[in-house]
Amino acid sequence: MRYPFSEVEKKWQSYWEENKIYKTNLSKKENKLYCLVMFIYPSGAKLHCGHWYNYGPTDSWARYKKLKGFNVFEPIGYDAFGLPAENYAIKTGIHPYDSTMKNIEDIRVQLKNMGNMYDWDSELMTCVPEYYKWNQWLFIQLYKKGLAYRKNAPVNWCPSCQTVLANEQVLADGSCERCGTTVIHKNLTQWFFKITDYAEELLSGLDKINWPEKTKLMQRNWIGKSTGTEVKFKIEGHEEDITVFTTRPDTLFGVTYVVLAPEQPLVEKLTKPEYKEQVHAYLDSVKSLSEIDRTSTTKEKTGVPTGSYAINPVNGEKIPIWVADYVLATYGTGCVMAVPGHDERDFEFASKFNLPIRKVILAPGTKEEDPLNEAYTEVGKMINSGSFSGIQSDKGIDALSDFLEQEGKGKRKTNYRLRDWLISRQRYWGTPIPVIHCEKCGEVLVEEKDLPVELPYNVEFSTSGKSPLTTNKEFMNVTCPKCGGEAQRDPDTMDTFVDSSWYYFRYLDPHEHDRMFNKKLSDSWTPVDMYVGGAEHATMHLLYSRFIHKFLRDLGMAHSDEPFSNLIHQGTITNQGAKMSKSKGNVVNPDVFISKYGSDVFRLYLMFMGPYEAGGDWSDTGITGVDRFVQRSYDIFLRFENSVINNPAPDKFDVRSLSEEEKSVYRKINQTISKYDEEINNFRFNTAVASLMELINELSKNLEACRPALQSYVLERFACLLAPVAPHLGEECWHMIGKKGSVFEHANWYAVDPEALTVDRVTVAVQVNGKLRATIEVPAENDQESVKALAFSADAVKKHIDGKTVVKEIYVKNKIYNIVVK
RNA sequence: GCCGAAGUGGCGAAAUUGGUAGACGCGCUGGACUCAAAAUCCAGUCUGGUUCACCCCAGGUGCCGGUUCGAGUCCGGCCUUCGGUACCA
Repeated sequence: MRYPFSEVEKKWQSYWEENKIYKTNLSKKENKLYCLVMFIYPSGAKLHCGHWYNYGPTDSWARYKKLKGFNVFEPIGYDAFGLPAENYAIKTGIHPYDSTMKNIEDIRVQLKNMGNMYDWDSELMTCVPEYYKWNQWLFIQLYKKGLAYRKNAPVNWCPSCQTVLANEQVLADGSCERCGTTVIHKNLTQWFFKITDYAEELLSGLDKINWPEKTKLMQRNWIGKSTGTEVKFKIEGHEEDITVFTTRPDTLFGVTYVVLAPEQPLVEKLTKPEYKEQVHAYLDSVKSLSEIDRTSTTKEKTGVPTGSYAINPVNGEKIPIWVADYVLATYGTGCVMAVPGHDERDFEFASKFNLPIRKVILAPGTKEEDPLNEAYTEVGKMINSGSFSGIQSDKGIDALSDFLEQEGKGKRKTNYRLRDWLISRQRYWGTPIPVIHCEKCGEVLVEEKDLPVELPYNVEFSTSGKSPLTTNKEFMNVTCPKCGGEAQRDPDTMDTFVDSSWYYFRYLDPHEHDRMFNKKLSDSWTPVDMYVGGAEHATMHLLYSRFIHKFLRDLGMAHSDEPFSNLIHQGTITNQGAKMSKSKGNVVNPDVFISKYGSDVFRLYLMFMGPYEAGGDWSDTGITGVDRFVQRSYDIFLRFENSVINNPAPDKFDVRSLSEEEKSVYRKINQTISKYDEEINNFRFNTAVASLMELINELSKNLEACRPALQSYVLERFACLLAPVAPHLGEECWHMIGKKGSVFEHANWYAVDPEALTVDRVTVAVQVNGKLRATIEVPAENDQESVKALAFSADAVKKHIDGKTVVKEIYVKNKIYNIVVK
């Protein structure tokens, strides 16, 4: 009989929902396990295979933990604000609120068909005032602590569309994706969160969490701590100094020019009148270049002199000041001292513009008069460096730093590559910023009692250069909370990463009215025990949420230092080599597979495809394999359900009393539990499913020859192994053998009988010079001498050692016997 | 460019501390069952050579080199593909 997946899945889904099987008792914190997937971004109308790949296997892991006795909390929600809904509105005229709500409804239906054990009472979405009110509250707290501030920052500006573009909307050649016009950078006053205040702790905290090493490494590099020295260069004919940051003060005597980033405010002041035209033309030419292009080491260096000169603080030398786009305004001071002899980029630049290249570090084994054909960036003996000549350059770093500090010409400094978090968006579909601008009082916070600042429904999307919110006068025009005079709301909205940086707290009680979240619950349920989501979030979402978590801790609202104790990245499911996304039009809709094979088969297939953290290119060949597995499993239960119902299983069997077939089955079921346990626990679903396939192969062959009590022993265990990876089938099989209720209602995990796993004979590979020549069977208890005798007596081995001298023998117990001959 | 990964049969992959490369599955080939088909079951399936066949021999984990008794695994140098690069999330 065909396994009636459709009926079975519907039946159990209703049973789960009616009996609230997955409602987590949050007041009970013993054995708590908070299992979280990155919430859903409902920009497409439907979930695609990539979503399933994230949610299905993670749910199987959570179910496995539930069977093992954990009190599991597995919530789901929607990260509902963001750019795509707004672009969709511009294109179609459908309001973002309407399209988003419709999408969420459709997605909810799909999620219910997946049959995951979500606690639906905790469902949340970010685009409703009851949620985003707390983004505004958070903003206010950050502001009060001096961690929210405004400054100028560039945006992508399309001069033709008169609008701000996201990086994604700028094509590779720097043109606007809508009209093809070259996009330029334009400065706007924007809000920032001061994440850099937490840079040091964001770095050191990484040592305390169990995250993939690669993710921690990416965050370390992103934060980019470097210790060095700030050095002041006087400017000829100016009061002001140029301050540069360098990690190599030992090369100061080799500085032959100074470079300013094009955006550095000093550029305007230092450019001599006769150089203005050239410099302005240069600044215009770099306006449209991306940072990636500018810092590319393969791109030819460009730059212009300002006509001004700086004075090298260590030798008083007069050196030219240039402007070049390979220096970024966002790192350090936006000014660098150029040492062409010992920095690759400076070498290239100096070579091109005929600036002097001076050797001040001598590479070991070279002479002072040898020409420098490329920058030497390693340690060596300092030369041409005044009184510092002769010392090793790594010692020279400290020596020069000390000297500069004593002379008041420099100061040791720790720099971070990490930049403050720009949260302003000149868009509609996001959280309004709770600030009012008053001509008299300046920027004034909205009072907490007046929150939320509700996002108005009626705005115009296609406007010229202004945030859409400015088109709603009723929203914009307010009275100043301080002076009562006429004032205006801030027209921008917040980056959606603000929403996602604290949602895991909110799940615990998403309808809480008076607080951001319930502290009592969060103290017992956070940090999140297992967080599963894409590696593409390594440096942004996963860093922002760590920052906000630490900030909330400092407010006394959270008791832990880190939000996510354990982290796993599922791989990306690509289609035709590209990440699935609606904009690329390459999404694979899972619904067709669900209606053809059922949710369990689809989930099993995703798990079986390959290593969870690798992902892969989508292909449905092979789904029939797991479909067959499900059918064969069902068949086994159909065949033996009656003998199981009438024959209760003992806790264990005496191995010696079993027949050969029984022994084989008994061993296999115990081996499978042991292997499966280890694999699922570590998110290795593919090999866990493979172990079940091996089990079903064994059972098809030998279960019939087993006594009913052993059949019973095997099948109740098998049903529990099926339940996490194929929950509907697991429930059904559990029922077929006479069990009551849901298998997930109680801890249901069986201990392994260690007796069943012991073997008395093992196979040892015999190698000659590392090449396999024979295999021999030996007792598991053996010594080298007894194995040696057998190894040397094998014909294939004799053939390869005859007439040669044995020089070495290596025995790795119960694995390899290697004979080395000459 | 920079940061982080990955590359193994016809295909998805396995091999957890360096120890028998290819578990499990797809596909394919042959067979059984059937009037026939589907479904199911059984057997075979890394490549080349030799052989009726079993065996046996040689080669083989992106490329080049190294360490080791032994390398898919460790080291150095490349190539290709993917993720991120601060306004997609």
